[in-house]
Formats: sequence, structure tokens, C-alpha cells
Amino acid sequence: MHSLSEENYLKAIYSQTKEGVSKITPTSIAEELRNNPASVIDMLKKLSDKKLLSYDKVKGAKLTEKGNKIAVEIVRKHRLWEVFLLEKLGYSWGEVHDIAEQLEHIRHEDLADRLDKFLGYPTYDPHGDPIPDKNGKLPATKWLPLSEIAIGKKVKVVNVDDNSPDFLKYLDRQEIGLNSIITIREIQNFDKSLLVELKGKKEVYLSPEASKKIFVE
Amino acid sequence: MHSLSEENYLKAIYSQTKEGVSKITPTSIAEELRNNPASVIDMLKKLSDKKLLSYDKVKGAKLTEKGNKIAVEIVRKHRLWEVFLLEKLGYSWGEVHDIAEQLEHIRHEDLADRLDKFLGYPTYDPHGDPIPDKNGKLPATKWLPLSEIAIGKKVKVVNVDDNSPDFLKYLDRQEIGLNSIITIREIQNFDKSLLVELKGKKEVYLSPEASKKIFVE
DNA sequence: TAATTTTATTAGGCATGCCTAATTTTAATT
DNA sequence: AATTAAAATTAGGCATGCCTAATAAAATTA
Ligand SMILES: [Mn+2]
Ligand SMILES: [Mn+2]
Ligand SMILES: [Mn+2]
Ligand SMILES: [Mn+2]
Repeated sequence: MHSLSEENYLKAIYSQTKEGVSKITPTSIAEELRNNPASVIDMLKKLSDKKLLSYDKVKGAKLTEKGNKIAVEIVRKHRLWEVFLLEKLGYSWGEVHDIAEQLEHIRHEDLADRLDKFLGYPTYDPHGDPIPDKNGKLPATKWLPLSEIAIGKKVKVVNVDDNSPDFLKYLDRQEIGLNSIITIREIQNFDKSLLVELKGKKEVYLSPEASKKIFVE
Repeated sequence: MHSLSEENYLKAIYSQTKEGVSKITPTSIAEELRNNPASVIDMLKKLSDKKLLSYDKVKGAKLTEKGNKIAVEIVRKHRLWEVFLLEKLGYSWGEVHDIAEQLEHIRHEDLADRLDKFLGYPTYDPHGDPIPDKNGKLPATKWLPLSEIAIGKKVKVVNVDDNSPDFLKYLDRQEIGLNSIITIREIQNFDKSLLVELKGKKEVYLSPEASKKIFVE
């Protein structure tokens, strides 16, 4: 079996792969896990011995099928637990991620499937991330960062790229959430801040950083 | 903060205290945790330094108020999660304990309280063990082992003392569960096996070991 | 009480998963 | 191409939580 730590490495590599990082290096992993490249190299060696990934100075790290399967299972559990925490326990979308970081490592044969059923087979988590199904299949996701939408367009928020309590509380205060309908009113010349209209509500400014983290369709 | 391992020690000492073990020794703890007395002594030293317990060759180990509080919180989470697994996810009472062993260590400020609310403030877990409330208070429990009940008496099963899948599956096959109504029909002379009648069902034999693990009122 | 058995304790080790401080490679600049 | 900067790797350590083997203390039994 694999340890909690090993699972977090696999998940980090999985997520960088999904993000399209072209070469997954000790440095990039260390940044994500907030630890040290030297520690990462130790672990890459171990996971490589276990055939969960390949590592090559030139090509970087890449999950094997076996490693990918484990990573997908953890991601599935993580996102299902987030749905549980939000829908059943009433946590906010800014609180669920940290708790799910712990819950994702709970191990039991059909726990994920039972949870999935109990929750009604949700397809997206509270941040709009797709939930792998029983077989690891992901629902389609086609979305664009708000920062690339033209003036006048009306769009719907379907994903946020930053699950930190900080950022999500910022959005809460702006009254922006998943499924918010947004129309771009102005793009400030001096810094690319956006002035957006929230359907039926108010107009708010979004920093360029924020608008890169909000995905819409 | 305390580690998962530390939490398990505190819980073990708590549970021996509740069982009325008069002197909680390195050996008794090691047996419960299935590890080595030498390891236990290391940990007793650490927990003692942290003021979570006192340890004395003569008096054995004893939780401080602080240590007791932590132990109660873990027991609370353990039992609440067991209720969740049984009632919401449809696990059997023989399966929930092992999963709850993992879930009890999930840490978040008001997780237990939210779970408690979600479950409708249950007072007993699937094995009949009392669930501490928000303030650590336990509901009353007055019950006797089935082995001490006289012939002819009709009693209700309210607790089982062994949460292992093995034993609980044995009870399942005998169709005995919490709230089963049982009448003692015979006590075998040669080994104290019981012949009991299950209300409206059938008569079954219970081994003396089993009858000591079934508590009734 | 003396011998025996059980329990507690100490000493020394090991695996895991981190770290820092070199050192070596590789990449980027000048 | 030479210099400089960044990234990868190696070496050596450390805390945690275990272990076994050896020793000391306590409890039992004879
Ligand atoms: Mn998350
Ligand atoms: Mn994690
Ligand atoms: Mn249990
Ligand atoms: Mn536990």
C-alpha cells in the first residue's frame, strides 16, 4: 500500500499533468507541496521503484497507468468529500478544500462509490472541478478564464482555479459564485481590471489576478 | 497539536479507564494497540511531557483533564462517523468500526458538531456505545452481560462489547442485533452456553464467550 | 525465602519523510 | 565562449514511532 505522503505526490503530479505543465520537475513538485526539491527527489526514486511513475532528468516525472489510477481515485474522493461537506454539513466553498485534503486519504474498498451514490452522483465539485466516475472517467470541461472574455459578453461562472479560503471569501464578498451570470462592462486600460455586472445585482471591479482564476462559459 | 499516534494512545487509555481497568500499564496498552511495551514507554514519556497524562510505575497511566478532553473528542468523532457510515452510506455494523478508526482523526474545528447535527444528535453508536455530546457528557448506560441473566428473563440487547467484523457477522447470522428481544431458555451445565429465544423468530445457542460480549437491559 | 516468571525499562536500530549544505549539471547572460 | 544563475542531485542529519535484545525490578510460585 501507499502512504499518505505518497498519495499527495501522485496527486500533485496528476494535477500538474492536467494543468498542462510540460515538464514536471522536482522544483515544480516541491513548490506545490511546499517542501524541498531534495525531498522530492527521494520520493521520486521511491515511487519510481514502485512503478507508479517514471522520472527522467530530461522528460521530468510522468505517472504510469498504475500511478494515474491511484491519483484519480484520490481526486475522486477529494471532490466527493467536498460535495458532502458543502451540501450535507453546510460548509462554505472556501472551507471544504482543507478538510477534504484529510478525507481524501480515508481508505476503504467501496467508500467512494457509496459516498457517490449517497450524494446523487454529482459530476462537479463546489469549485466546478469535474468528479471522476467509478471508472475514472471525467466529464467534459470547456471553459475560458474571465480575463479572456470580450467587453459586452455575458457568461456564466463554471470554475474557480484557486480553492483557498482567502480567494473564495473575496468572491463571496463580491457575491460571485458558481453559476453567477456576468457581463463584462469595461476593461481598465491601466491594469486590465474588469468592471463586471452581476445579473440583477450590482457592478463590481475584479483584479486581473482574480479574473484569471475565474473560468466561464 | 497531537499526532494520529498520540491520539490513539489517549483513546486506548481512555477506553481502559472506562472499562474499569484498575492499573493501566505499558503491557495493557501495548496489547490494545498491538505494539510493544517498549514503544509504549517511549510514548508515555512524550505524553507525560505534554501534560496529557501522568505515568507512575505504581499507579499506572492516567489521563489529565486535558488528555481526557482530547480522548473524548476522538471517541465522539469515532462514534458519530460510525452512525454516518451505517445510516447514510448503508454499511453494516460490522464494517463501520475500521473505517471510523480512520475518520476519527480528521481534524476541523466544528466538524463533529456539524456531523452531529446532520445525523440528528444521535446518543448511541451502532454498537450501542454512548456518544459524548458537544460538552463531553455521556448519556447514561446501565446494562448487564447476557451471561448474567437468569433463566426465563426477557431482555433487550443494548450493547455489544466487541466491534470486530467477525463477531458481528456471527451475531448477524444468528439474527441478533441491537434492540433484539431475547428470552433465556436454558443454560447448559457443561459449558454455560445459552439457549435463547429471539422474539418471534427462532431459538439459538450462544457460546459463553459470546454471551459475555452481549449486553442487555 | 529462594527460584522462577512476568513486567518494566534502557539501549541501540531502522524506515519514513523531511531538512540543510555542499556539489554537480544545465540553462541563461554577457 | 566565459560567466553567472538556476536546477538537480548527493551527503549527512533529524524527529517520529516503531522494533529487538539486554537488563533491572516486581510479582509469583515453589
Ligand atoms: Mn479541493
Ligand atoms: Mn492530501
Ligand atoms: Mn468503533
Ligand atoms: Mn484511531
